[in-house]
Amino acid sequence: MSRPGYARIRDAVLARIRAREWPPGALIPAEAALAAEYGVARATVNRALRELARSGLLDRRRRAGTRVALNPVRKATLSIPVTRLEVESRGMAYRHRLLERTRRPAPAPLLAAMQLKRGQELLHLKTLHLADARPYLFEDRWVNIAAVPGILQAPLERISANEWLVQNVPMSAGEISFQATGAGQEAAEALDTAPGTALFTIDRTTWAGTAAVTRVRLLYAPGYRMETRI
Amino acid sequence: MSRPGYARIRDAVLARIRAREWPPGALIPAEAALAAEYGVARATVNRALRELARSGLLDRRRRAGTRVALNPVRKATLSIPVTRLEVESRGMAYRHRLLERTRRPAPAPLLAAMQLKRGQELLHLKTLHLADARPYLFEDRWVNIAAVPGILQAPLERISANEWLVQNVPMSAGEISFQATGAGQEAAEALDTAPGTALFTIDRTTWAGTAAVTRVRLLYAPGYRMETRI
DNA sequence: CAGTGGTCTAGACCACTCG
DNA sequence: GAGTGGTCTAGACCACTGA
Repeated sequence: MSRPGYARIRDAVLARIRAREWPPGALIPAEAALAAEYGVARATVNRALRELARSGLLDRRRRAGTRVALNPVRKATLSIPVTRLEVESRGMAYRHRLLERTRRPAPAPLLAAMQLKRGQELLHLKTLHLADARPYLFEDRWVNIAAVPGILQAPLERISANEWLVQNVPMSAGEISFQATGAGQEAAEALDTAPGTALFTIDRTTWAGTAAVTRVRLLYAPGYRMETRI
Repeated sequence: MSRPGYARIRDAVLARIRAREWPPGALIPAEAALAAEYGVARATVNRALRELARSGLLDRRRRAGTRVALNPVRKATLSIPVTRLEVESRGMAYRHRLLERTRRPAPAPLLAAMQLKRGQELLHLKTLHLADARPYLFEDRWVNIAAVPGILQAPLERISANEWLVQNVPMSAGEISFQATGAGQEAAEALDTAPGTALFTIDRTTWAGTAAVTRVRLLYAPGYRMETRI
């Protein structure tokens, strides 16, 4: 029932901002003043304000103090789980089918995108993920063999490349983008839909140092929604 | 140049996980042990591990200790700025056009979705956002007048409802979902594209207490990408 | 019940930057 | 120069939970 003290301070400050006691752009009291007011240590106030600043509601600068953000940027945190767990958490049975597994030199368009040397070998994988035996996600992936040689021994019929990489190259940095695309011929067939159907699409490139580990395009079956709370 | 101590500890732990000194599922040393090893206070280690846990790489439980996550969940943080600033930050000129502004009782489908009483009045707004005079985003929004009566006086031709609400109802809680939809007749016309074109779509409901403040559907022009780093 | 993480405190020094 | 937030410390108590 009882919440931590920093949460109490955080919510109290949030309430005062919502009540416009401190309107957008206003300077709020210094940490020391708030600590005295609420009868807590300055570190507790610091943690509360740090969380509000991270969520975009406050702008903090040394010496300049803490201001209510003029244009609060909403930050949504998306959890991107392994596809198998995502499917299973929706109460459906997961399977996947490895449609293609080819070892080949990097094609020209990927050289720049993945910062590869000419002729560097990649593993090209096409995987269909199924939920309750129905198409859920079509995955087109390139893996840099030099960066993760272990991928060649991975039993990709049993564990998807998605899952294998997450477990073997954890928390690497990368870029991710979301968009809507019309289904091409191949994706339409794999996902059992008509060409041109709107598909939710994720492109992701994952890096280890200066060369990319993997680049993948995920095409979700029609009706897929990615949800979160803000 | 010099990074904070907690960042040093955090990166050191991350490196040891990547090096598989602590493989997925392994128990890592207790905070006190790491504090002694690195010669810092326990609070510093706590902050480092807390950040890694929040990013999904560690599972922490009292008494049970800290384990390397078996299935690290990638968390992507999306910044969702006000549309005007998003457009301007891409170096384009922003304008918006209010296409419709109607005050009417809540239609049936919204009663449940927004937790409204029968007959409650909403403001229905349709807005086209333009970047360099080209369609950028078509917005279909419902605003709960009872929750934000000020919206009736807002100069929505000058400041978009999007921006007005962010500045006047900051940091409210809400749900947000992303999907791909095919353009309907109205959206296709507004966005100057063909019906059926794949559109990146955001649905958002924002709450203040038990009743919704606003519910909006955003349809982005073809080619829109939402990007972030993970 | 004992060991872990969760939180808090009082105090300190430092980095930054506004006036 | 001075006031702010950023960080760190040493110590403490507590809540939770596995053995």
